[in-house]
Amino acid sequence: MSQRGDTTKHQLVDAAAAVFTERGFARATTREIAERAGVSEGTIYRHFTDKRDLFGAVFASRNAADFEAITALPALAGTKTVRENLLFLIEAIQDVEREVAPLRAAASTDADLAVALVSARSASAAGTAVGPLEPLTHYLEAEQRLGRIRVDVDCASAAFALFAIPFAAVTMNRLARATGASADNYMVGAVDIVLRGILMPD
Amino acid sequence: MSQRGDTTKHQLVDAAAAVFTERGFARATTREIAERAGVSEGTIYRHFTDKRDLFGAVFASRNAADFEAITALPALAGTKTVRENLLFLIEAIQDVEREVAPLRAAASTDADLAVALVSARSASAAGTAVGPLEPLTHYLEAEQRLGRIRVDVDCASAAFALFAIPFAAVTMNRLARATGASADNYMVGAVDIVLRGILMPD
Amino acid sequence: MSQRGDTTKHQLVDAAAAVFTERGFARATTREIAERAGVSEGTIYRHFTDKRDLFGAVFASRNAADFEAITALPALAGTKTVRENLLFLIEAIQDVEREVAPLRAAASTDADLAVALVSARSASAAGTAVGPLEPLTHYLEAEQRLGRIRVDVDCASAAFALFAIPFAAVTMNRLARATGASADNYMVGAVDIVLRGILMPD
Amino acid sequence: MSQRGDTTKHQLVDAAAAVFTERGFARATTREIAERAGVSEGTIYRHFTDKRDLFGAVFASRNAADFEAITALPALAGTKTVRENLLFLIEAIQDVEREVAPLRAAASTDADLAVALVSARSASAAGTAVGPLEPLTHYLEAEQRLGRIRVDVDCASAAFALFAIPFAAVTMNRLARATGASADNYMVGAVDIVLRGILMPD
DNA sequence: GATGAATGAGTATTCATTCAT
DNA sequence: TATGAATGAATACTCATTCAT
Repeated sequence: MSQRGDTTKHQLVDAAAAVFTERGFARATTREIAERAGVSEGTIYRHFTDKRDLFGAVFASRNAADFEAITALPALAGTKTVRENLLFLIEAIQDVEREVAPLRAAASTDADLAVALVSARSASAAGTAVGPLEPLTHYLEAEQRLGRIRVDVDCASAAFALFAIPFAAVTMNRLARATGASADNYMVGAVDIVLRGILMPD
Repeated sequence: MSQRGDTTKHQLVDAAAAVFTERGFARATTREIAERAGVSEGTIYRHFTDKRDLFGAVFASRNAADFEAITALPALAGTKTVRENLLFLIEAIQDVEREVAPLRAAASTDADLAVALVSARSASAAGTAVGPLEPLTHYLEAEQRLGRIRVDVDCASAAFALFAIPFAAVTMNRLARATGASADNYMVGAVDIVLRGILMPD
Repeated sequence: MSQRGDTTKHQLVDAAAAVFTERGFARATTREIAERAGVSEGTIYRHFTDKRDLFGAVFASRNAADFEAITALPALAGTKTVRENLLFLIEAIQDVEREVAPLRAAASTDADLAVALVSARSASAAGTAVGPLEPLTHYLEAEQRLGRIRVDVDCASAAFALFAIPFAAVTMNRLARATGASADNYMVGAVDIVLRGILMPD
Repeated sequence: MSQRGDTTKHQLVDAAAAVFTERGFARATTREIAERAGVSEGTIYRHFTDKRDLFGAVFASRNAADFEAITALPALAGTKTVRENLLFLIEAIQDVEREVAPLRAAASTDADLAVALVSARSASAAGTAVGPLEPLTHYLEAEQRLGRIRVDVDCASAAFALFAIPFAAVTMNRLARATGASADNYMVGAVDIVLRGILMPD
């Protein structure tokens, strides 16, 4: 693929990401995507077989870029404090979710879109939104072996309790645009409560 | 409205709930809704001003029925054990979410739909999906006063940590249809970890 | 027909006349007509076979009432002055036209509506909008025999020239709502010019 | 716009003019217009924002072409005979009216359509159907200055009397399709009567 | 590669008309 | 007679996709 085509493809993916996020899959029009990318509608079909294919490309690109921080986590075991590491992670998950959640919601509209997501997952290194759970579990297990987490803690469950916090926060904040409430105030407090349940007592 | 009209309206709301859940708002067609309700398309517009109005009715009806269990929670303070009460609650939230989450996702497609949701919220006693947080916080505060929860716990944060668990689980399980993973195995474990962080030590 | 039915029918015709005049035939809805008449939609079909039939009834009722003045004209020959009689007539034609023109425009939308009009014409004493021409011609011929109009005047042509004045004025004034111009200022002047062309020289 | 698009637009305007004339605005369907233009329905919306916009284009195109003859009239003052000039003009007005009158009737159906007409008027050089009055008045005044029309004639009223003739004739002939009567026989006679009222006596 | 005009299947909504009550 | 819920055909408009240039 030529340099120019590569750039066009990139512009299309970026434009599409914005439109899918704003409008969802069904209400995103190829016209608006093309306009924002500064190309004609026909050009979309030179780079992607159809709208779903374009969505898959968007989804893969967003996942690929963002999960890096998350997958790198297990290597941090033993450094800094567990609390510092987890708070950093929770931020990272939240960042990813903020981008991916709207796309996931967009996809939930269209059953056939699952196909695009699955192929996107295999294309990206980490996986779907469920992905963070695994590296997080591995990290906790590593800390457990290092003696910084109680031995009687089920690390998979703990990972889930932790992961649920930023996950829920993002969805809640998206709704908050309408309701006015925000979950940000409670996130750190919630993490600390989980920490008290899993850390070695002082 | 006559008996006859009342029944028809009910059938329409039920049919619409199913179609909105399956297809999202944008891809739900009035044709399919009417077909499933066993009436003609035109009949929809005798009972609702437009598709959005119908969606609002669906949303309100689903919320109204289900939030009862959740809002009744604070009264349980002091009865049974805290763990039993919370596990019961977590089930209830999960039940509500299973119905409401797809509708919420459906709504996220259409910015103007927030209007329908807001009016639906004021119509129902309890509130939107963000609603459970408040009664849950009240319950924990009551238990704190009764001495069953540590005094140094921030009940709002604890409520958030608990609420996040079924909330995340439902979304995750919806995706799991495609990925195969399920969050059900970790839910109780996750709740127990939070509990260890907030309960009075034995 | 019972007293009550007669009243209902009347209310329907009056309501329909208003709605047809405001909206034209195609955009007049049976719902609005029924609402204004204070009855249910179904009731319309108890008194008229369909919407066109109702339009025909409206058209006939408006024509019947108003053409009386016009048809009585020939009898005035020899009384007062020709100018007075004609100015009176021109007013009368304008009054009729103001009511009938919108209905005629409404009808021009629907080819099949001609049927309704024709049957309406035979029902009413006078005839359609073209009607005034004949009595006007007869009046002028009578005045001609009486020596108040030149012998070399073709009365049919003169009738047409006179009739055209209020006829055009009404249509022009209807458009004037949008344009702001009014034809009223020129009507009497126009009649006088025609009069100078047909009256016996002093 | 490309050559191809230009042609299509033209075909659409022509087809729409025919359908609007036949059926009026409300009963003209986009389907029929597209069919007659030999394009698909969707194509309409590439060239016009909606049905009203298309109507405006039709109205403007019909007015623009035809008013040329009428606006050129004042320049004829002093040439030929007044009678020849006016008979020529009356023909021209009738030609314009034959095309515009049905569109005007079509528009009277839809209040919002006045907007389209007004913008169409400003687009065309001369103005709406009320337009001919002004150039006609100017012509008569010029002839008056040249001594071919009596000094005591009010030219605006005379213009109105003359204009009313073809104006009424067109509407009458449209109805005549149903009634069988025609106004054509009386037009020249009517003009001559007005002429006798305004010309200098021999 | 890129364009944008054209397509045509699809969708929400309207409305005259029917009919059980 | 009157009602008003139900009908279903009709209609303006949208939008992903194709294809000649």
